Amino acid sequence: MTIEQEDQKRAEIFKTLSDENRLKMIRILYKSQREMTCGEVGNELSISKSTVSYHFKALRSVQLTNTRREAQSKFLSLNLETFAKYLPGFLDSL
Amino acid sequence: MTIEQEDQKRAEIFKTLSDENRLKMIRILYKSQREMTCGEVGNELSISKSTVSYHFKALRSVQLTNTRREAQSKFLSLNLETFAKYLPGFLDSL
DNA sequence: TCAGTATTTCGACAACAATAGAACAACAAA
DNA sequence: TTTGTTGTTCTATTGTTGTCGAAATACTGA
Repeated sequence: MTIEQEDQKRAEIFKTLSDENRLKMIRILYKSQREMTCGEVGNELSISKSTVSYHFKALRSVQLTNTRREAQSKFLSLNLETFAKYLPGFLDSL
Repeated sequence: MTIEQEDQKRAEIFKTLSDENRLKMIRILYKSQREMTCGEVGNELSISKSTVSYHFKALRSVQLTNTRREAQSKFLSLNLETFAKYLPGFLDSL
């Protein structure tokens, strides 16, 4: 991976983290120490479900979260490898 | 500082870091291990000087850099405290 | 198969961000 | 005082982002 590509990836990750609602989602997931459904996380934020889905897609697309389907629900969890690689120490600072 | 305010600050810093040109500026400053003038840093990027100035203002406004005037020039340096507080380990990952 | 629940996609819109060029301000050195 | 250098501000333009509601999709369970 060239430096250019690394910077592009880094910039994407920072962009994804530059929204307060997405930061809140990450904190909720981190503090809960378990998988949570989209609905569960969304209920703690005062935004519409389509907006929640939009943010989840953003987090997923830069590998900050993992998704696992079970029945109608989708379970979310943090992708700790990505945090470790690009943001060492960040989660603990939350 | 409330969690709300902390998140706002964090989001601002991440937004500032979510631009490839600003990431390059930070890397240039970090690798050089010294103060550099705006022009010096700007010369390494293929953007206009007004855009460079715009980015410098952005970095300054979230305390990621310090500025020191000397004659016509302004010297830039990284504000290591801010990096340490919000992005421990980030600079070394560059 | 049908009704119900969970999530995503679409279409629209307002707000914001990155960019360049021109004009401007601050200072230095002839 | 004039000229040159360095950096900032202004104006305009173009592209991107976050948001919602409505419609669509995916799946479950009766």
